Amino acid sequence: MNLKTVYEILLKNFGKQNWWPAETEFEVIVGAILTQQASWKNVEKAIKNLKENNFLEPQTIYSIKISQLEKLIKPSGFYRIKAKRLKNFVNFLYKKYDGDLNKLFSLEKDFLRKELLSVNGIGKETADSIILYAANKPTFVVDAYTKRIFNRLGLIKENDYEKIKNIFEYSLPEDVELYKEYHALIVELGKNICKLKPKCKECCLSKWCNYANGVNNSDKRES
DNA sequence: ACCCAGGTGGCCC
DNA sequence: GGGCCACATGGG
Repeated sequence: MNLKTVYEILLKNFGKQNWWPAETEFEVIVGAILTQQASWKNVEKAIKNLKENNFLEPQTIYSIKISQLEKLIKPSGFYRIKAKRLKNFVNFLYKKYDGDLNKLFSLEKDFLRKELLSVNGIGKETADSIILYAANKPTFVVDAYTKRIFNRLGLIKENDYEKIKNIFEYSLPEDVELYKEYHALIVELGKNICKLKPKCKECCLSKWCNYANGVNNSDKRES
């Protein structure tokens, strides 16, 4: 059992996810910030508010009053700090890259990551999500699900973000589409199959472990 | 009335 | 380096 095998099992059972659900690169970035510790359903409402008012571009977020931005993104939760974070990003984009995402994304991957991490409100997962899903460069996104699921599967013992990211990148071919799909599948597993609450440890996880080991994969009739 | 969600930064030691 | 805390809405 290795990380590539787990990917194939997930893909077979959940199907292709085709992430990130967004129409533009900038929408990916906004979504990545808004989804911090929030359910995607709530983020969708916030994005819809921005879209309906034609605020879903760097220029308009740059110009909008913070109080109005807060109002529009309210459903996503932590709306005051997230409004600041969106502002922080576009301020950074205008100050250093003429407000041009193409200029930012033309940076070499590691330097791009460093630049994104310098923005207050963009941490490792958000930065990697932007690099992978908006800039289309191969970087593996690690989230809370990744840590919990793969620790419990016994496939990793680390808890440090960078270490886990390195394990995935080392174990898999460097492939943007693979990285995109794998992270999406992990989230799908985390959201819909195993709630991963402590009391859920037995039922959900042992079931999936068996599943992952091929012990019991005859009960899927889909696809 | 709890618990949680596709995290992050600030502060403390 | 790690442990704790605030940040806030909507759904189960």
